[in-house]
Amino acid sequence: MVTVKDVAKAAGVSIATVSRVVRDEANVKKDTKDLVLKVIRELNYQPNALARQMRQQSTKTVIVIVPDIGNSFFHEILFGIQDTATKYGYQILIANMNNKPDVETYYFNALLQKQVDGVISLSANIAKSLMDKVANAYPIVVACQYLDNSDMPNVTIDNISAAKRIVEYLIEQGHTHIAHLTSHPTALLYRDRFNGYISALAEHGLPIDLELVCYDEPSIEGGYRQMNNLLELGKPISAVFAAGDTMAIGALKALKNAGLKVPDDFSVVGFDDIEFSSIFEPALTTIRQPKFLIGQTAFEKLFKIMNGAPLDSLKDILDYELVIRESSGVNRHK
Amino acid sequence: MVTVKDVAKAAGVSIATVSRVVRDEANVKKDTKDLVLKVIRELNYQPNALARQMRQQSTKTVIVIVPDIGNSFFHEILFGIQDTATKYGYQILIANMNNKPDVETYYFNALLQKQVDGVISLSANIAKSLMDKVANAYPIVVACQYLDNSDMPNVTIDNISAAKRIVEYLIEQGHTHIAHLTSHPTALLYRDRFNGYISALAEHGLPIDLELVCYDEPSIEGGYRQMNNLLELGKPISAVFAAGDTMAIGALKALKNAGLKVPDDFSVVGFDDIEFSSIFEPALTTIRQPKFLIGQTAFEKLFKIMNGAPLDSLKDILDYELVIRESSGVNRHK
DNA sequence: TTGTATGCGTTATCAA
DNA sequence: TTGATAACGCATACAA
Repeated sequence: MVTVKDVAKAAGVSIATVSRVVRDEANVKKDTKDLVLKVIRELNYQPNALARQMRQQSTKTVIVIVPDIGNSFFHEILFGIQDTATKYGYQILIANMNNKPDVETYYFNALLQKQVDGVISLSANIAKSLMDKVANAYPIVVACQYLDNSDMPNVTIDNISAAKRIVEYLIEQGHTHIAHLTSHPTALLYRDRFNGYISALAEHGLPIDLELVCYDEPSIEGGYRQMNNLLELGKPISAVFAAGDTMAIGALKALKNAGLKVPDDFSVVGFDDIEFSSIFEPALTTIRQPKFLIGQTAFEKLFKIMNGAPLDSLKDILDYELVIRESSGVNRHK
Repeated sequence: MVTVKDVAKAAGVSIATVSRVVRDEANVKKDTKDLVLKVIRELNYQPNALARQMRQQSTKTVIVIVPDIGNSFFHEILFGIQDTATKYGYQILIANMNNKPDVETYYFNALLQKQVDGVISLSANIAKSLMDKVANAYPIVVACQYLDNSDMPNVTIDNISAAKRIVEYLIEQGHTHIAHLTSHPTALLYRDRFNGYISALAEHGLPIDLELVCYDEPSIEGGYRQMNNLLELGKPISAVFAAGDTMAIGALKALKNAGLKVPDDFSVVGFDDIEFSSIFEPALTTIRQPKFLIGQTAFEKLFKIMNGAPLDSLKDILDYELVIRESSGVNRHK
């Protein structure tokens, strides 16, 4: 391995001078600089990033904890983060937890061990105690997810309001018996969407039937299973609001399987606007989260924290959008 | 930041002893060990991974260059890599190139700068000169993709044979006029699949019409566009072989749009077996690459190279599988 | 079983 | 404008 020492010797200068040239510092004579650059090229010298990082106590690297990289919802967020990080000369390290909390803990240690300068977590499943320990001492931003009573920097949309909005849209279409497919109520995220659902019904004087609220894994299979359960209830439902697009697609499959036509017989709406949702047939009506922007905002926020700059606000609430496609329509069975 | 020094002072031992305890080395008295561990807990000491890596000249980290993290084809491969890497105590750093070659170059530098111990590239778009430079001096494995005349360690399936197999399946179903949707012929991958297509036709004495071979981006849009072009040709085609599942799904959409029924009027087959292919309706007939196994094998191979162990073979050719679903069937229009 | 001392490759301080 | 040298935090050869 060729080091500053080798370059210095070959160029007949000190290692300090080599270092200055490498870092493109001022105060170095043109001739010297040219000579050193020539030698660097000749020897094919590459600065050892590890040594530099160790000396500077900074890696210019940020770890992004992704709950499940197989979920396309996270891709665009990742793009947004990466886009902004690159702009500031940072690398991102993608840590895929594969939905296992212990893995998350493992990656948090990378931070404690100074391998990264900051963390963006797209998950909030981690033990609260560890989270607090980390948050107090290290730069961290939580995006998409969030915890109860937490004062951690955060970037999300207003899930309550968005859920309420899309359920109100169904109500506007004449639906009065609307079911809700959702997931682990331990996640505040799902409780918020549930609350939005409830308050939309309540404000429009519609009856609330908790038997129409079904819980399962946030997956196609989960949505499929619960939609079938719903159908077996034999109640006069005409629409369903799924708290995630994957569950909504599962519901769509169950309905097709049962011989029901969407949106003629039944309306289905989701949440998130993942890539599949516009490709699947029928294309899904859903709430679009500004994923790229969430990523950008999260990095910008983290960057400020890492550099000790003041934050305009601890929590950023971004705008969502109701995207109406083919899976929903007016209730024709009133 | 608390370091070995702090721990040593607090425990009244030398830093060497602390280091021994941290690394769980033998030759340290039980009492001393317990004491040191107690102090470590009390001070909440975390070894600085950067310093350790620098000292050992090894990061226990492998970079995986992914052409496009938004393409679900790569997820399972990533899982396979991660699974095996974790088993050996390695971290993986996912570098998303976003289909930009310059980004790939950028990440290769991480290797040259000793930030990672090895590279798994799922892409082969990089400049051949850089690739060679890297391959000669550093541990690297290329998976899924490959270059002409290259003697780099490699893990793939036999694309020629797989393409031939799925086209032969179409021929068995009575199809005689089979089109081919493919992408950039600069990629050896696509040329191989094209060759498989040609040789299946040739061996069964079927006419070869190069007008039925269409090139476009390997995306849903690309498949959609080219399927429409094909339809406009007005030729008696009854089946199409797309060199990738995304293009196949685009073709499916174009056919539906044209009022054609799949598989009654038309058969469509793809390649790769991405997640969406089994969810889309009609579910896609395709070639399944053993993605998880490719990932595992690639890491195992890299691990051997990193440790100077001999390789059983330079190139591993894994088995593929023909997966028959709903998008293909017998030719009823003969 | 433990401690001392050196070096990993770089950056940065200070002096020249 | 340049050079000598001291850190950064750890692992390890060698000595005790």
